[in-house]
Formats: sequence, C-alpha cells, structure tokens
Amino acid sequence: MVSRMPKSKDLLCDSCSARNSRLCSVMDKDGILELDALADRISVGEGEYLFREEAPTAYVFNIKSGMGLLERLSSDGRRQIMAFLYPGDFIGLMPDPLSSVSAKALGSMTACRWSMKNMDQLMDSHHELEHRIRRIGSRVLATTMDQVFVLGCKNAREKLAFFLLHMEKRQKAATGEAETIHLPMTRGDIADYLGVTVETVSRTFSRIKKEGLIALPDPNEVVILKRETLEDIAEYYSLD
Amino acid sequence: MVSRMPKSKDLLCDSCSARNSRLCSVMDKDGILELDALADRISVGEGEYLFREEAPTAYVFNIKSGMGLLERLSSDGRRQIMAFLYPGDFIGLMPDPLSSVSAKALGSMTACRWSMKNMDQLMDSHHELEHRIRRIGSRVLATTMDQVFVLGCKNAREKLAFFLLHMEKRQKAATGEAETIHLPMTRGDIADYLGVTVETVSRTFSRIKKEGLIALPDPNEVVILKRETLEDIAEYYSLD
DNA sequence: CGTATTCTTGATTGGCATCAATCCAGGTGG
DNA sequence: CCACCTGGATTGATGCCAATCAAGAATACG
Repeated sequence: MVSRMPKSKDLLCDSCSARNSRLCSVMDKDGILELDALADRISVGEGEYLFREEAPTAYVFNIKSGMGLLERLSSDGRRQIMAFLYPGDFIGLMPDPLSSVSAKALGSMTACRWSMKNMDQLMDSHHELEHRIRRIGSRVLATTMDQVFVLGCKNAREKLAFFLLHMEKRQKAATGEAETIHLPMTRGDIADYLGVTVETVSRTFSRIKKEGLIALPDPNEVVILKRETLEDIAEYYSLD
Repeated sequence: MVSRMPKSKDLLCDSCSARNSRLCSVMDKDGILELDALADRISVGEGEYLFREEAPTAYVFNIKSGMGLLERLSSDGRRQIMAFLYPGDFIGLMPDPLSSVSAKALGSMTACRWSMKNMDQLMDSHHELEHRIRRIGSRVLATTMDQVFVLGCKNAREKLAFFLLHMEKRQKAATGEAETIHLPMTRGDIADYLGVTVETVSRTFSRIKKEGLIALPDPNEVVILKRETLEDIAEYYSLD
C-alpha cells in the first residue's frame, strides 16, 4: 500500500516537479535541505489511500505527482468529496487528533510526507514556513467557502459549470495545460463533489454539450467552447 | 454606522469579555499591551455591516460581544450564510484582496479591529500570534468542511438537527450557557445557512417538535429534549 | 471474447421549492 | 385604547427538479 522510496545523498527536491509548489517554493537552499532530509517519499496506487478518515493526524503531505481526492463518508454510505488533489497541493494540517477525511489516489500518486512533530519543529525554526502554511490554509478555506456557496445555492447545471471552470483553473495552475480539461475521476466522484447523483451529472454533461457549451471527445476530456456563457451560468469570475 | 469608542490609558483588553478568546488568550502581558494599543474598537447596530463583500480586505476583527453572520450574495439575489458569529470569533483573514463575504450584525455587536498591516507586523514580532492564527484558520476550515458535508449529503431534517447541535456547542463555548439554545437569527437566515427555504425550516422545526425531539418555548429559543435521537439524525458526534 | 464497470438515457417518484393565505407580536398614530 | 400596519413564522396546495429505479450502450480488462 504505502511504500517508501530510497533516499540518496542528492536532494530529491532538486528534481521534484513540486519544487515550486506553494509549500516548497518559500524555502531557500538551507531550508529545502532540511525539508528534504525530513521527508518520506510516499507512493500509492490507484484507489489506495494516503491517509484515512478517523486515523490519527500524524503527518502532513505535499503532492508530488498524480491526482487524488479528499472524501468523507457517512455511516449509511453517503459520501462527500471535499476536494480534488493536484500536484503541489499541501494537505493534512487538521485541528483535531483524528482525521475527518480520507485522501485517496485517482491514479498512481506520489507525495512527500512529514510527521507533524518534524513539521512543527521546522515551523519553529523557519517562521516563513509557518507563514506560508498559514497562507495556504487561507487559500484552502476560500476555496471551501466557494464550495459551500455552490452546494447551498446552485442547481445541477450551475454546479457543473462551476466545476469545469474550477478544475480548468486548478489544472492550469498545477500543470500549465489549459487546452482540454482532463478529468481522471469518475462521474460518481464528480457527483459526490457537487452533491448530486451520477445520473444528474451525466445528464447535465449531455445537456451542456448539446447546448454547444463544451465538447466531450471522451468522457474524461472536456473542451470549453463557450467560456462566457459557462461563466455566466456558474457566476464564475476568475480574477486573473 | 461604524463608530470608534474612546481609548483610555487602561487596557480595554483587561475588562474585555473576549480576553480569553482563541486570538487574545495566547498573548502575554506585553503582547496584549501591543494588541490593545493597535486595536480600534468598533460598534455596529442590528443589520449593519462590519465589512462588506467586494470591499478591500484591509482589516481583521475579533468579536467582543453580540452576534453576527458571514454571508455571500449572488447576483440574482440568492444568499449563502457561511457562518454565524459568536463573541471571541476571529474573522477577516482572507487570501484575496477583496472580501468574498460580508459580516453583518444580528443585534448590536462590538469588535476589535486591526489593520492587516499592523497585524502582519505583530505576527512578525510575536510568532506565537501567527501560530495561533494558523490554528484558528485550521479550526474554521474543519467547521467549513462540516458544512460542506451537511450541504452536500443531508436532507432538511438532518440539516436542522445538525444545525441545532452545532449552535448549541458554539453557544456553550462562547458563553457557557447550555440549557436553552438562543437563536437570534431569523428562519430565513437559518434557511440560507442550510441551503433550504424558510418554509422548509419552519416545517422541519414543527416536525421535530411534534416528534418530541425539541421544545420551542418561542421561535428563537430551543431546548433539546432527545439529544441521542437528534445526534443520530444529524450523525453528530461531539468530541468532548 | 466474455465479463465487469462506467456512462448514458428513459420512466417514475418524491422531497423540497414555490405560491399563497393566515397567524401573531410589536410598533405607530389617531 | 384600539385600529392599523409591518415583518416574521407557520401552514396548506401545487409544481418542478433532481433522486430513484431500470435498462441499454460503451469501454476497459482479464
């Protein structure tokens, strides 16, 4: 399930594609040396978990490659997906001793892992690290409030429009690609993210495709054709 | 609208009922002296705003007394309430230059206000302050994720059950009172918090009252009669 | 090539929204 | 003091969007 990759004398960080992630980019040469030394490199396969709901919150993670999701399950099987994870995302800092979500890989995924203890010490000696983590938290909160707004106020069509624009922005920020939106998750995942059913997601994709707002070369790839309209529907204003 | 109260040589903090709030309790004598000196005391009346959506995020606030709410409006008049505010709540730290929510008073409300600039400097010289603010943010995020879960997964009855238990816990933490839950907001506010309509809130109150789960001496006061059942419905587990 | 899984589409149902009327408390002015 | 007004809360009647139930189409996989 979880495997550690061997460490070498060289800094693994130097060749890491997440070296410029929100977390790591703040650290200078010396800082990155310490971060690098304390990090475990974790690798999980499709459907496997980085950590699980109810498990002790002993670690924090920075996603190196691949994608994943954060989910919460209810006792009767309902599921809410809190976020989809992109390379560079920093996760795991929670206020309670037990995790309220699981982190699951959508395909093969790698991450750096630090114990809370080590991370606390690092933050003590590198205040710019705590500052950065605070700002990451701020950003995550803002995104989560967007999600609250979408779940509380919007209908299925508006939800999906918002979802597509949101994912496009995230993908662009993480990988630079903006042409077609790649959706490695299932319709069921999208449904559980937006608080609707699989059927509604599928129907709504069909509908906005028929309306000419998107092209759907295959179920997991979306090209936005009428951005303006989509933005109006979603009430989505990217602040570039 | 917004008025400043006169400053005296004495520390206003000493007599402040929020002196033990998450933000202030971390500061020692020296620290509280600086916090005190830099704070503007703000007072707003019922229905007035501490700050508004789209306005520059120039300040942070700590609620001293009274209650309020954080709301986001959509262009066509829909509204989502993000949180209800209790004394001791710290708000305003946002990642974007413009606020994504408004903070509105439910009755007369007072707060301490600091400019972001001052707060940034304070955090620089008092690292325990930034640490504390990071932890507050963590806690707020966890609460917001609970809200996502509720909005995405739960029906009207479950939502209201969750709401009541949540408010009871918040009230107890802020004021100590646990007997009856005081709800200074309208049914419409509750509706916009839970993503349902006024009528549904009203009907659901009536329903769970008829079921004997709560007593409703008047519309703004709730006494929980069958906590177990309510917790089961809400899938709410307080982690005392 | 068969089996499983996901996606899609259709038919029906149901929970909540919508529309509307009434109730009730508090405030105002004659 | 009382008639009137107002805003919030409640309750009833009806309609609609999305959930549910069901089945077929497409795709992946052993």
